[in-house]
Amino acid sequence: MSENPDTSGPHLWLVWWKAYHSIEKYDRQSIQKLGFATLSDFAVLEVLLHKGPQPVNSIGRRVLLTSGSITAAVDRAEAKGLVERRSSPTDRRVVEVHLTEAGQELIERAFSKHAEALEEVFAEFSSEERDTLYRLMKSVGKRADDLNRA
Amino acid sequence: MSENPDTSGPHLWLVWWKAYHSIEKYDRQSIQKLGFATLSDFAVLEVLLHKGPQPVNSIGRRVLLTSGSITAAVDRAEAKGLVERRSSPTDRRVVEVHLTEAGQELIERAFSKHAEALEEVFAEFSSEERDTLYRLMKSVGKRADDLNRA
DNA sequence: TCGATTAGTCTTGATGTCGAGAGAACGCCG
DNA sequence: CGGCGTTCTCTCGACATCAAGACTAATCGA
Repeated sequence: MSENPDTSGPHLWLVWWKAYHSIEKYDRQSIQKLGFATLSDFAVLEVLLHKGPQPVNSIGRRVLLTSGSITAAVDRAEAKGLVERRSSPTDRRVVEVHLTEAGQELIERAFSKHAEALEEVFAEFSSEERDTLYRLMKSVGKRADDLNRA
Repeated sequence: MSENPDTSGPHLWLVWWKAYHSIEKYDRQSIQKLGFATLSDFAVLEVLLHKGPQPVNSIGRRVLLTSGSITAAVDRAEAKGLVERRSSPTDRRVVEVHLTEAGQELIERAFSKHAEALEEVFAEFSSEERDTLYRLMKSVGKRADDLNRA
């Protein structure tokens, strides 16, 4: 048993990747139990809940989906009566996506349950550990963004 | 400016998710520069390089793809002459996927370049920080796996 | 004011992956 | 030795996403 694990770039990324997928699986299951077919459908509603009515592209940037995908997701949500499209009063090119009352109610309840589930994942960590993890991940994320821009 | 960031479960997961996608984008670009169409194609060859010849399902478990996806990826690699299928001598159900010499040479060179690229992402971290990040991520991953099994 | 550029949305076609199921082979147990 | 559940691969249909292009509207410069 070596005390020092392999912390090379590729291996750190592997661990990151593996844990990510484990959490994501848990995440997806939690969301499906709440009645959503796909992660994107939940994500769109959540953005609308926390950030207010948004144009299509703006939602897409936040959840890392293209406008085409958002169009489809909004179509699905609209078919269920959870959101509605309203053309912006100030810019007629943009379509603002609004939560309906039903949608608002649904996503509020779902998000709170989902938040509890996610809390479970990190439940064993002290607040120091949370802070450290947060700081390190944030830093790596920024670094990767910089590299992507370069 | 608060000194303590929001380290709730949902927010930690959000940071994890965002940084993951930043790295993944960088990862994908690096791999595409090396001439691979998709991440899966690279991943399959990499598994074969580091773990030796493998049956289809075994590859799939390692890279988190279903057997159907691996079949397709192996088809692509086989068409390029990078791998070949050999039926197992001991179990006639299984098809062992082997690297060809061309494939071996290609993935060795590609992996080493790719490893350098990934090293860049974590280049700013001290070895203590690497260890910490490694330990925390590993722990969360295990926790999520446990929750998935439960 | 007019023309060109930019921004925003939607449509369409392609693609990689998944999920379920079929078919073959294995191995255990009675 | 014979049956039965299991394991393995592949096929096929469905699907969410993406990428590129079309179309409309706004903006900015001349």
